[in-house]
Amino acid sequence: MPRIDTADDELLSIRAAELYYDEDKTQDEVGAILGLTRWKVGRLLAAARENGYIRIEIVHPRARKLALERQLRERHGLTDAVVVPVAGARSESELRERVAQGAADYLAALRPVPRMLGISWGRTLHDVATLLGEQWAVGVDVVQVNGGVSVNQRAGTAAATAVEIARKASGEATLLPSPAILERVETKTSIENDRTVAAVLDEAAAAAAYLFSAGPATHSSAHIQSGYLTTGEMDELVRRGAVGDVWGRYINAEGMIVDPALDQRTLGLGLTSLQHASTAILVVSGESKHAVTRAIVRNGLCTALVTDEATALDLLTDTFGDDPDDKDNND
Amino acid sequence: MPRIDTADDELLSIRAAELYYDEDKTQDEVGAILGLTRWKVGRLLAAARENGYIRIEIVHPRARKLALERQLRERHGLTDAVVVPVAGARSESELRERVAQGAADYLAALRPVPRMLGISWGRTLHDVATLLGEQWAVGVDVVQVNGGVSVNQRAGTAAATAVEIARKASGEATLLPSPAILERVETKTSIENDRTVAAVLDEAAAAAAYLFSAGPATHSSAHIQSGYLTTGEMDELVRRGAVGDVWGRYINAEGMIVDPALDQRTLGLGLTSLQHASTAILVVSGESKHAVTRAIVRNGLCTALVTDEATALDLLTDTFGDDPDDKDNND
DNA sequence: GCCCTATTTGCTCATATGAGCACTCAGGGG
DNA sequence: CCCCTGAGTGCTCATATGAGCAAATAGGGC
Repeated sequence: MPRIDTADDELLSIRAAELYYDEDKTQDEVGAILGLTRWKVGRLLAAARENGYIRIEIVHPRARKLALERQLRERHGLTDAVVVPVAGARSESELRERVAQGAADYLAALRPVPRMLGISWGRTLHDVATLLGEQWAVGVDVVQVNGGVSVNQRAGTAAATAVEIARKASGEATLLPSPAILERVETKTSIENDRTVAAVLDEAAAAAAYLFSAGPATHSSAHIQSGYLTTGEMDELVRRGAVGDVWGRYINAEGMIVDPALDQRTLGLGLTSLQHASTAILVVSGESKHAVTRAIVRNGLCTALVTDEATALDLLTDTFGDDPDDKDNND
Repeated sequence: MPRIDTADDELLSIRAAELYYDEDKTQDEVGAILGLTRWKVGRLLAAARENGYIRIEIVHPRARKLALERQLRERHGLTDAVVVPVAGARSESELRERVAQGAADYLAALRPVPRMLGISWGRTLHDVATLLGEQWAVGVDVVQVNGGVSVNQRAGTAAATAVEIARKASGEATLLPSPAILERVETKTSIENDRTVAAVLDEAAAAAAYLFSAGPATHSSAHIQSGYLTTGEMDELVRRGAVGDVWGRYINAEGMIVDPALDQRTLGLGLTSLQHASTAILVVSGESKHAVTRAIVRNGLCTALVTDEATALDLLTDTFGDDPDDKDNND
């Protein structure tokens, strides 16, 4: 192969990088090949890295994007963030599993270990329950914070999620025996005031930590599939600015309840519990949930976030949501 | 951020890699964070690399794929190969320019410098001419090896290519004043025997090196655009096994002339000149030319290849084209 | 033409890293 | 029950690398 002897340092730095990184040569050897001293080679390589020509990627489903995590913590005031890569994920569900795995790892490593964990339900949380290791903790009790699915074939999933998380931590699961959304406010109020239900809600309100996901305001919402909402009602919610739901409560981009009447018929803890929680872990993945994630994170409805790279980037790229005089975002 | 303390070494190696490669920590620091000795960290990183979890990529339009180049040389007996990355190329023409740049760099670095360079014509070679630096060599004469385009608005491109390459090397350009394909054999023979034309062909046959591209056997061929062939004739060539043309001569996958009668009407050097050349540099890019490239490379019609990553991979992935008892192809 | 300055180059030295080796320890067979 | 084996661990030492500094060099103003 003919030697390349260009005066151009940039090109030379690429040639050096090829030999150093791709061919595993030492800087000395690279120097011998290109006719340079080994110090010059070192400087060329430094320049190549400086210019961003060298990309090092960790390809593993359980890899994390620490730089994005740091930016999320700094720019959105989060206590913790876990960001998993999208590269190589072939489907939405594969991505969801990666995120769920990240959440399971995070939960198992969470200190102090919460005595009581409040959880919602959904496919994401169900995955988290499945992926949690046996004995991920010892003596963690679990309580549901909102009404469960009970109308269609997915009935039981909500309960199973809570039970499995508790079982794997040798703790007790407390279920909330109620629909998610009632047809009439009166029904909701009377259930809420029922002694057993009220006791569960009291327990939930006292939880040391919350683990929850969010739903999109689209026709694929679990609330529509479960029959709690019609597609028409969903369209109306969207028209009024809804971006998604948290604990069954539909919010707009400002994190405010979109439809107070509907919210009155929704059973479970209110969002103020989330706002005041010392540990509120949001687990969310997929493009359809970018908007609702933004609403949650930007309005302080979570203290920790477990998500995918694309969602993290979405949170970081929009400018108008941050303080204009915020810190610079280059790491 | 909570510490992760898994027994699983694989996961641990990913955590270590994140801190070492993404966060620029030393192995010592990584060890302190993960609660490991620095030797353990070194071993975990080695394992991560071993397992292919660390991908290092050089992102630059002029970067080269040395590993692929080596495999091409070894498996196809080439003297030289230049492979440029496709990553980041947004169009066929951008890719063609990258390859042309690679060819220009290669040509400028070629030793010994050929006294006489035989060239064909086409968009790719025109790009090479444009991208060659002024004074890329001194005293290199250029000669056309096959009849030029002269029918449509691209008239003059072929001549311009030769002239520019020669000018930038302070050499003379010798043009072949003739159409590429004649209607009747008799016309072709008489032109060929014309004193001036014969002299050019003699010069071309004596060239120290050839620089050429190839065309696909499709309706987008330059021969159709220039009016030398009709789409019907092309379809017939394809039916008879044509994969593309070299110097205006259509060949099949075995590198044989598809239509001897047509070939008789094609003016310029024959492919035997290419076969016996000590330096024959093929410059080719794009998916439409994979088949013809394969035919050329597998049948010894070039000694050096300048191409893109995708074409190189195409040449390397088909199994039945190589000696079954060839060397192993892991690098 | 000369000198002054800014940049580049070659070096010394401290540090980071990988190879190789001795040691430990768990588990299984005699 | 004890020894034996083999994986895994911690270490020593040689090598590779980056920081910092002095010498050289280029370029520009006077």
